[in-house]
Amino acid sequence: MAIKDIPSTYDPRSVEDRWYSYWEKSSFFHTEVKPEQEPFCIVMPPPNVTGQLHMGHALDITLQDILTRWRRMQGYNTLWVPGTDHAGIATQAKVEEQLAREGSSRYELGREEFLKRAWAWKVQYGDRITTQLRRLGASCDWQRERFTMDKGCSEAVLEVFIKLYERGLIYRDYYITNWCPKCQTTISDIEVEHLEKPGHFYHLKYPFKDGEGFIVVATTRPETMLGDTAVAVHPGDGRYAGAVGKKLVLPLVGREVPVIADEYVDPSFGTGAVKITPAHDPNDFEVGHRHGLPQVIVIDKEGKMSAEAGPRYQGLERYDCRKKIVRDLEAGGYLLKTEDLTHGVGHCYRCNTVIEPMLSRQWFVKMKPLAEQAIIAAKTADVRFIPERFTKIYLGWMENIRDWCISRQLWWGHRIPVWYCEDCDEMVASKKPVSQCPKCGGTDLKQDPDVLDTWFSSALWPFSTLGWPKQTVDLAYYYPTSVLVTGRDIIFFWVARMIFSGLAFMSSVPFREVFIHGLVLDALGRKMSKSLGNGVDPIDVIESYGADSLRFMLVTGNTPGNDLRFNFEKLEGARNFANKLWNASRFVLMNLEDFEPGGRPGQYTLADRWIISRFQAVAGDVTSLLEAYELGEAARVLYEFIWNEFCDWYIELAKSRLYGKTTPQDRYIAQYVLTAVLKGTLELLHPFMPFITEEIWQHLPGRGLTVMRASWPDARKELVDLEAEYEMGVLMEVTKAIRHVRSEMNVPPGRLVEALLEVPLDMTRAVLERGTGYIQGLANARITIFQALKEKPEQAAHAVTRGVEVFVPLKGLIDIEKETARLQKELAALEKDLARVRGKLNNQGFLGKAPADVIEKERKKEEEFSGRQSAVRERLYMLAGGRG
RNA sequence: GGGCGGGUAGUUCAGUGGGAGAACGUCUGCUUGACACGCAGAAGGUCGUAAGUUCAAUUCUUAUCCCGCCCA
Repeated sequence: MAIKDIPSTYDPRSVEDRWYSYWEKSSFFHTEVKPEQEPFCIVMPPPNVTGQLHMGHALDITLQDILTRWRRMQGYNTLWVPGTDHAGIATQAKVEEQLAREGSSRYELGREEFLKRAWAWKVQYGDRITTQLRRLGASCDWQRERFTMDKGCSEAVLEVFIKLYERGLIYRDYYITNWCPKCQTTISDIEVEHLEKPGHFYHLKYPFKDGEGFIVVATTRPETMLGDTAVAVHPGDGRYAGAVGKKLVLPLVGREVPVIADEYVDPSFGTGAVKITPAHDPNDFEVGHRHGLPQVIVIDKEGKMSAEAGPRYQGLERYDCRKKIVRDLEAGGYLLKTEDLTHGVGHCYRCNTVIEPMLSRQWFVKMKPLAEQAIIAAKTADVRFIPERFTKIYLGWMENIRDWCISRQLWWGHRIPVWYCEDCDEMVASKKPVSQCPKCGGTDLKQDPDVLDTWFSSALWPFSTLGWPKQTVDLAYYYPTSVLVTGRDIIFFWVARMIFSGLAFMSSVPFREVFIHGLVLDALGRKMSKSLGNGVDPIDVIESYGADSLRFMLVTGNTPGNDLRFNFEKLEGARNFANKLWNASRFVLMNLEDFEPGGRPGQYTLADRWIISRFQAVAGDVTSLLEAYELGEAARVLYEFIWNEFCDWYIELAKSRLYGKTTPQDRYIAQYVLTAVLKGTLELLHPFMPFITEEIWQHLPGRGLTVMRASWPDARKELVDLEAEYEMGVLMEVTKAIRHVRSEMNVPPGRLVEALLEVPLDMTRAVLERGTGYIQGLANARITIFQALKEKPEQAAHAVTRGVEVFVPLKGLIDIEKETARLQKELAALEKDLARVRGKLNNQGFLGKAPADVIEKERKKEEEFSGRQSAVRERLYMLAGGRG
């Protein structure tokens, strides 16, 4: 592209797809085991295969891509394994919706046909999410893409199930679990969301069987009384001491139930007497177990009342039944009172339906033995959470862990590899279909109809994707992986389960570090959700602002583990930054026509030494910030360097050397430094904004195949030049001071002004004499330097900084009153600063205990402030009519 | 009820035991040969409240209020 054709506004659309396909076609994301090289490996949290990208993914992927691109440039053998998750409940629900629209259902289709449909669905939508990941710029190794239900992952699931079964860590039992009447499956405890909902607290009268009197129980779910099998009180509760052991008659039902004593009851809550429904409440289930109570199931899988509920209620939907029960109780004189009560109600995290705790036979993983090692791993920092506070959250959960219900009443997923003999009830766990009962020899065997929790297969992801259960070279080389990057919302679901699975099957944690990020909220700080309709589609954003802008926006102004708000102002800021970089590069390229990159450039100017030195600091800072996972800070450092130093000062100073009258050597040096610093900066920025950096980098001299394989710029100590930084600091301050008075005095930008600088110190004066040209160019001023001004100009604006007094004579433009007011304000500020500094320096405690360098710093401040103070005072005196 | 996070400029957020920062917004002035998605300048904050530790606290400790999240 000819230079003049570079548009002055960066257009990401014409750039991004082109580079991504170039990278992918060139296999730049792909890597192989190289034993002599140090590995860096991340496994991607697999998005739902039939889902689409949301902002949470965009953040997650961006963070991983930054780490991946950075480590790759640093020379690690870097592997980022992508993949997708079969997402049992979500995918099945979608396929069922489709069937419903066709007037069919999975039952009508049958299991086999249904699975065919589900696979077809997966094929149809499976590449949508991966296409979207590509648009974000994810530099993962697509040649190793995996799916939780592919052959290898399924093999891993079988292996793990059988092993755990053999070790006695998987069992089948009747237990109370969380049933979702909409999804028609059990879900695990952590898949239940507890939401505070307004409800009622019904006080019910349960009469004694013999004799007079009654006990009052309070409940929020009166319909469950149909399944009550006891009333419990606290053993130490004097109010009910005589009642324990007696029988009550269940209203409306007529069943006799005992009064029992159990520690579980909180005597201070409600009436201190609790109705016990073992089949429909987890706590009651435990109580029932302790007391050998019968379990009466009164609600069925549809959420309707069962036959056990009695003919009057059978078939009623649970909430309709509640209304009817309340009416009936009231009519019978059993309802004493109704209070309003806000209480936590369990909801299905997938479909938001109210969960029905229900007794059923399910498969469980025995967690205690597995959790032990997982606890030790975190306590010994074998696996380290970033930020550290998430260790506590993880440990709190692991230490109070309950057995994991892993069976799901779904068809889409890994089917439980257990066969039951129809003849003798024998149960066989096997990787292969079982056709003959090993116990009785019978041939009538049926496989368990249920599938495993989706998280059962995700728990194996870090090693199943690397080839396990085969002992592959990938596994030996890349496992344990380097870091896991994921949202804080799935620490329990996924992170914890990967850790104990890794320890159980690989004898090692699956990753050394866990980098946790927060959630992406909307502009008002609310969670993005379908029901609120406040979600922002990352693909829409990419189309109008570009992936680089989206990535940059997601990563800046955010700290590890904290939530971040999405708003378009921030996005515009990121786009403007991309455009700024684009135009700075455009400027450089426009001036390179005659540039033949060659040998050492010769003598650097002060500005050259300064920007080169600053670049070393930036390279060092960005690297150490990335090492500390402070990605937002690293991005900020680059932003400020590019905008406030490279563009605002260095490019401005370079202009005269490129356009103006200068020697060819000087022009060459300016070109050389511009390209070198720009190139290095692009390399540092590449992990954050991969597309624009590649686009520009490819136009620069000395480019290679791709910036993504360029070597990471290291901070070179020998190029740090503190003297140049100091000198530039002085020149910049004086320039700013002149600009300030110009602006205050309303001098038109085009008008050249005089500036007289009084600089008593020889050293500082030398700096200014060398840098006169810089100031003149940048402040549009003609500079004269004096050691001591014999006569200070009266009609002049005044400023003082860094031991330099600046006078800008402006005959006729000076409003003495205005100038006096301005200086007085400055004086007041200086006096305040001085008072604070002197307060410290007069404090014996400070002098005695503060470190020497701090005291020295305060002394320096005192010197600077008092110098400026007397200069301003003197100036004020003069303006008031005194002579200088 | 327990735990965690947050409360800093008008807004959104960084940051720090020793002179309060950015972006956006606001105000002033600019068609300055890269960029108006820009340039130059400016205004704006008792760093939630109260105690404590310290020579020194916005930063550390404790209490407290408000907001959010997680768990029970």
